[in-house]
Amino acid sequence: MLADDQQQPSNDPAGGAPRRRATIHDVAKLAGVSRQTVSRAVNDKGEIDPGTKERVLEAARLLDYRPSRFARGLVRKGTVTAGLVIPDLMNPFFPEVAAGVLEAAERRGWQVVVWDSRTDEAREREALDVLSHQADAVVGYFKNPDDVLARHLGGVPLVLLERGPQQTRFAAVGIDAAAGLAAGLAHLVHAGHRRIGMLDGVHGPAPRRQAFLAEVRRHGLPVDEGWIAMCPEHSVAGGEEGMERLLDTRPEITAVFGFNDLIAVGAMRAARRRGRTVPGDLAVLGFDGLSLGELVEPGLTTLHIDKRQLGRLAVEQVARLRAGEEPMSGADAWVVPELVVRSSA
Amino acid sequence: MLADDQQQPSNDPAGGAPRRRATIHDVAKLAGVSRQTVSRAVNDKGEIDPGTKERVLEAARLLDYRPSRFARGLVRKGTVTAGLVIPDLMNPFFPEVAAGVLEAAERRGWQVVVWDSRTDEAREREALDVLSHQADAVVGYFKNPDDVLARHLGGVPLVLLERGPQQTRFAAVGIDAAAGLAAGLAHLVHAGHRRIGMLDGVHGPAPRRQAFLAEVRRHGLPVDEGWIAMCPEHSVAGGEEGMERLLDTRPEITAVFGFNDLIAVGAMRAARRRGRTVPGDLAVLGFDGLSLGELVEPGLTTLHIDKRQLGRLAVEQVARLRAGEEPMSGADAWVVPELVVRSSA
DNA sequence: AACGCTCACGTGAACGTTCACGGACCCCCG
DNA sequence: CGGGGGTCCGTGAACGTTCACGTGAGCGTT
Repeated sequence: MLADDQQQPSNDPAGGAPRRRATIHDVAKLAGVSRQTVSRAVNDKGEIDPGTKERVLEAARLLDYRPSRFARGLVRKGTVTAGLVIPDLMNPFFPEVAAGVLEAAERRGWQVVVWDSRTDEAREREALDVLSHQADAVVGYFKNPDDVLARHLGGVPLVLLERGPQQTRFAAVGIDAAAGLAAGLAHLVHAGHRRIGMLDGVHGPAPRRQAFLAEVRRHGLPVDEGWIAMCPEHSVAGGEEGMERLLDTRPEITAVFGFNDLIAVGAMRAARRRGRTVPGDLAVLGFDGLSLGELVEPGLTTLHIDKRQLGRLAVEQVARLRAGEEPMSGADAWVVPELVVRSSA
Repeated sequence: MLADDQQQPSNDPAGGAPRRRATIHDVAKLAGVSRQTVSRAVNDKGEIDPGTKERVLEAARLLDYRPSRFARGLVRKGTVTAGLVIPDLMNPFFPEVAAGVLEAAERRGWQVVVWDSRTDEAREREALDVLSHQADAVVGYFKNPDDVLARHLGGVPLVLLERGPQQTRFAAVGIDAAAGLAAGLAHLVHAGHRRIGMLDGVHGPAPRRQAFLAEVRRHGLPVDEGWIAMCPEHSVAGGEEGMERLLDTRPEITAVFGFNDLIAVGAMRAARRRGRTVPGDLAVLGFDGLSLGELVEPGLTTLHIDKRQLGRLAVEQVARLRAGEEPMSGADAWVVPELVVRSSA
């Protein structure tokens, strides 16, 4: 029984054939039964004599037989595979989103194949080229514009993460940056800050920057391009580097909003290295709510978002698309950040 | 061209049939050509008139046709899918291993379906039940014993992460805990510590505990079960909680080794909360080398391991298994930790 | 005019399963 | 002895592609 033939790489006892995978036919022949009986044995359905079943199973083991998932999938419908494209696994934000996707997918009996695009547009396209053939739907983060995505998608449904619905013709789930920054800026302003900079992470009029600018103006604070430094890196190092520049161009700032928590942490470190205390000389506000934020000194005040929920929502969007329903839009597809006040601001 | 029919959920213009997916036949019929011509068009091979190609593509678009990956996989060999089972996506350690797996898999043209077992043995088995049908090989972390794994594996090759080769009959890649702890303990002893505790993460004689005990004894230091506290949680909170207990039972310790960096960080926090300074009153040594360790205050001295490399190695093991070669063993399949000295010890 | 070549396209077969049948056999009961 | 019912097993067909051919039209060459 339960032979310890595991991991023995070689079947092929005669040392002959060039190693073709055994099929159900081979097993049937060896066991002296029909395909159907083999099928009954390996899928243990009823209608089979325990004796023959054992014989068949033994034969299968001997030949190292494993049913072809393709042949099986062809006749049995219902195996759903979703593709997930993640830009940066080193940023703790994304694994948590992925966890939400995985959780929701598993609950539906779907499987998820994951691609790491490393925020590279070419790699995004490669991922899509593969997934468009192998997946029934794709969800992920993409920098490529809609039409490029569509071209590499070949008709598979796509759910965009992080983009507001109005900015894309695809289904999407996103973050209500406006609501988040309203709360965040209110907090800073209430604490007396009037010269607030930003460490942005993406070029152009992206939601977080837009929301930041809107809130800054709403409070009547001074602002122009000089108050915003770019951090292409989206990491602690990137944040440090951006903060250095920001302190050079606008040394008068008393508070800074980071595109994400990693950048915000970097900002704190750079500021302290330049002799500024946090939050005394400089208040720092993050965005994401990584658990890292409460480990760091001082604790990072941040706009916490429910990343797992984001992932779950994305899967639900996929489900709607597949069912032919209208995808959620507006508030239903948005997760709103919650201000978590710690020591940094 | 490039119609903006994307994301339009409905084909089925007559409002009739109960939504069967269009096949290559349907497209052929609509375009008035044969299957083969459709195939030529969608895979853009040669031997087709540009005019008919356009007609076929248009028909395909109309019917929302996408080739069945099963039918295709059945006839075209060569699509390899690996399963990856991860215990805890919230621990930054594992995403980094996953990144290595993804990287190596992509380089080989494989795809990876990921499962989150949440360190639950039942969920591990569920993952295997699915992956044994859908994947050509599995790599991952498992708590289940070998025979259980084999039973749920149904013959698919398995590569174990984190287990030393001698402890399993499967192929494996792992960490040379002995070498790591030799360096780590030497560092602590050199700094004058003689009463060293451990915050362990797994029950029983696991490699890290064994290596710890061996080194402690080699240096002639006192030790017994009381010097080791369990942290079932493998998180910062788990480390805090374990440290509390350890300080209760062995208040005389001057240094502590944490099963991983998360636990070690928890230990630092708990110790400081109890009024001990780090590293003054208590030195803390971690294991993993998370980037989080340099963000925390004081910086965590730790045994850094190349997690990406670990993932890459695992994929290479899979490749060997599939090729019928002997898997690597011993040093080739081990990654050895490197002591990174920061402030905590 | 016969030949050959290229181009565009179609035809059976194969890939490896499962599903819906149908048939053989045995046992028991009237 | 005839049937009724159960258990076990086998036989086409179907799933949706691609591959290896085959075919006919068109065109140029000798």
